[in-house]
Amino acid sequence: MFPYPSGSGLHIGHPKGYIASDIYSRFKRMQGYNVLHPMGFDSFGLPAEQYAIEHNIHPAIITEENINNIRSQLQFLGLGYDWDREIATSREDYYRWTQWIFTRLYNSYFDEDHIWHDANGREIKGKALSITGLAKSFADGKRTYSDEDQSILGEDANQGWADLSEAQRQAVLNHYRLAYHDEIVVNWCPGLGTVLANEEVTNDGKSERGNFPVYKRPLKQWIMRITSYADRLLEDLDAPLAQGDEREPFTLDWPAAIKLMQSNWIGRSEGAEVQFQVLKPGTQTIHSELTVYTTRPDTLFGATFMVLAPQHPLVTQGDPLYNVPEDWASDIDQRWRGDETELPLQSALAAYADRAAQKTAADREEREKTGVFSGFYAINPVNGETIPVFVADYVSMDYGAGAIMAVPAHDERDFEFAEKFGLQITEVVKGGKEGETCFSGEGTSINSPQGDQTSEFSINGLTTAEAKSVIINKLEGKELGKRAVKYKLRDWIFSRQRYWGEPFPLYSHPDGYAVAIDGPVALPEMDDFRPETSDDPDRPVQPPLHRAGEEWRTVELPDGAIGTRELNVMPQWAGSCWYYLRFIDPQNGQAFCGEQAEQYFMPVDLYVGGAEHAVLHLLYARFWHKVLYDLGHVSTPEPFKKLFNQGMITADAYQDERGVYVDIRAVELRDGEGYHKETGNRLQRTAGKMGKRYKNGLPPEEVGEEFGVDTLRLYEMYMGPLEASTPWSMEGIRGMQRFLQRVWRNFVDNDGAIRIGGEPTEFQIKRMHQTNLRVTDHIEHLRFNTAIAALIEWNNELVGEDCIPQIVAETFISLLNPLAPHIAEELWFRAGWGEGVLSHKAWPKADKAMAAEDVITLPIQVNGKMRGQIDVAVDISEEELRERVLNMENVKKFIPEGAQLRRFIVVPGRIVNIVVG
RNA sequence: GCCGGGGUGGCGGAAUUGGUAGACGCGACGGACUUAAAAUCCGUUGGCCGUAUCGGUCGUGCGGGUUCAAGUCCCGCCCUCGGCACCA
Repeated sequence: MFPYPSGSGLHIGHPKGYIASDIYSRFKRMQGYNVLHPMGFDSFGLPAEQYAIEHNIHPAIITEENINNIRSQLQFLGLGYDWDREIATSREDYYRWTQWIFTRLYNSYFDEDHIWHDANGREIKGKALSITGLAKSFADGKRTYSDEDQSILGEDANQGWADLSEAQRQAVLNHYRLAYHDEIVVNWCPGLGTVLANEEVTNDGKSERGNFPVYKRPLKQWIMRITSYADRLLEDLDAPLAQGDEREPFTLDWPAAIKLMQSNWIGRSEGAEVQFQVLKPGTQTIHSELTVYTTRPDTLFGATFMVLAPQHPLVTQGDPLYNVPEDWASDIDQRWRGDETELPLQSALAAYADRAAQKTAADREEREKTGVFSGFYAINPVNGETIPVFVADYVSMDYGAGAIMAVPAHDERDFEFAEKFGLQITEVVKGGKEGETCFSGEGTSINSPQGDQTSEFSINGLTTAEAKSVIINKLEGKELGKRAVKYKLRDWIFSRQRYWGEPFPLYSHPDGYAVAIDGPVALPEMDDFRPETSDDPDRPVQPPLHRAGEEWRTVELPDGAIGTRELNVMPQWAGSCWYYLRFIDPQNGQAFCGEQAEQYFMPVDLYVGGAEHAVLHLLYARFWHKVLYDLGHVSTPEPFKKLFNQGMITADAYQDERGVYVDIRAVELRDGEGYHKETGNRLQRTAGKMGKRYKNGLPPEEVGEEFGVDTLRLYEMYMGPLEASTPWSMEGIRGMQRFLQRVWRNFVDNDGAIRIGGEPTEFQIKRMHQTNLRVTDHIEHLRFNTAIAALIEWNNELVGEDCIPQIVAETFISLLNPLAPHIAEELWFRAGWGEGVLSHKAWPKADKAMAAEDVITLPIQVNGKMRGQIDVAVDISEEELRERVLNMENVKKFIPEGAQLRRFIVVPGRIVNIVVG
């Protein structure tokens, strides 16, 4: 997953996933695969723009600066990307294709009745088809207007397609398009001057960025009809996925937890829609019909009241359906008046709806049931009983029908409400534990009418599953209800009122409909790119692009009318929905991606990134990919074959007595407690994310320069399982540095030459034991040596001899399963290099006994740094050793002209330690 | 509340998926070298007990169970991290 180019650059927590994919891609390359391992930048969007505003530099400039900075950080880390393929979502040659894909979506609709088969013979329900085809079938009379079409057309619904105005036709088509225009209630943040997605709003109703208040407000927005794909997005998480006739089908190899999160997010549920008749107050005549959705139609006999959402049209003043009696009936239970006991019915409902709208997420968390009687009664369709209709905010307008049938005996929420408002509780399912007041599980149906009272809906004795099915069939037979499937997934609001994003390739016709154009729309250069922010939630919305100048904003349309440009821009997600495709063919000026190249590389074999994108990015990208697949632009139904979520690197943060975060570099550790290096004060420690605002992240360069980049890379891989979050430790990294120094001494001789291949020397075997390689026998050693030789040979060819330590380090990761089993599994076993080469249990320790004639190798340290090694007989005299060592090229090199030899120490059998100065 | 992942030494974490628990690293302690320190190298390092270079015993959040054998499987709790959250 590519990063967004933040102004503060990368810290040591960021590269974990990049290092992992780098190692893996190098390894696959060594095995002869043609590996595409690219990198780019998600450079449009709010973070980059806010940074630009704060630093008062134009985003077009600051974004490229930040990209340069991060690119050099990545290069410093020795990450082997193909930089010729670098992309950035904010560059015109990239986002013109984002716009192009948008236009595909705009010009398509989802035909849910279209049944087709993929190359694997799997039946798929629903497909994106061309909107012109839809218009044609209206024109040809092959398709008639749906109920919704008719309500859009109103009085003209009896007119043929040809007799409709263009605006009317477009209004009908808009309501089919995968990218459509509609007025909906959004999270409006005047402080940022933009609409925000739900997940960009915090629990207490503030914006995640900047902490400004967020208001609900109806706005006309571009919306993606992702809900059309709900079923396919769900199914394909586990289905065998065809990729043409010639290649094997694949299934998604994703963490189960992520699949589950996606599945929960889509939130499919099966049940029934049931119609209840609502009575005219004070009479027995039918006033209107109320549809509810339930997953438990088997509990209909226990439905003793109904609940409407506070925004339900039946109780919303000004709505055509509004129909609330003016005042309370005299015999009403006082509890039913809710908290507005003094107000007449209509005002009480309005007051309740107002208060419900003001509630924050924190208020809702209290879950105290509140509500007001609506004045209406309804008739339960299965037993004809008259039941009261309430308004309560535990029912929300945006799910199902915004109304429910309440079954207090078998639903916890309904039960609480019934208790508080004194409503009847009728048990209709048996199976709960003794004494359980509200059983919501499955069991056996009871208490359907019997004997003289018996009803055709009676389901006594049936299991829940049987009862559901029987009731639904009967309801369908009498046209009182029907089987229905609902999703929690909402359509995706796609407009942002900002400057730094992809402009829409759309114009608005003066007659009030949108016109799409093929061809790029460049983001206009504007000195003043700031959004119009305010404290006033009701101020008219003016995206910055309205200041872009007449020339940009208007154009003559094909019919001669003057169109005005769409002034919103796309959200940050847009660019990241398809970037993996552009990596395949980044310089293509004719298409978003060449067809052959696409077929060669897709699907993405391994996609490494953080779990924070578990739902949104991955769901949006899958959605776009499926549309492109339906339209024949890509060859696979899913973009990412294997997904891996690397864990975070966490770090302790320290706060002083004022609660201000103290830079990690100014913290001194003593006995596990943090103290300020300068003031000496003890600091408050909290564990958590590494980040700029906690001042506990270090730039990779700082660590890399001190310990070596190999050490940094290897340490990050060594910290724990790649998928786990583990804390950074400045002490821990030392161990890895020592380990690499031992490795280095083992393979690089006195004069910097590499000693590999052939028979291992006794020294090497010994050294391997010491470096904890602990290779058990000769054969294994040879295999190891061959691997090293191949690695170095390959490495020299590609990047020159300078990178040897890095490649050695990587080899070690793949070899040392006891050190990094997670990596070993990926790199070693999967590579087919053989299994069980290194046993991970109880290797013999190095043999310490040595004969007098044994040759040993002594490492040589000059002023604390390892500078080479020397092979000597165990019984060499100190004098002779001293002479030989001081005459070594590698040692002389590090003794400055005229420097005095301060110390020459030999630790017998271990090391030569020289101090000069 | 619901769903999912976890609880193993002073710390990060291993344990071939039911087969010698504590690999590897950090830290700590002891030793070599040094006037000294740093660095390096060597050794020890779960608790308790003993007749102490060896032996016993207890030990993987808590309580039960299955098994020749349980960190691993089953049942019931507790804690913690992540996701969703009145979704009918």
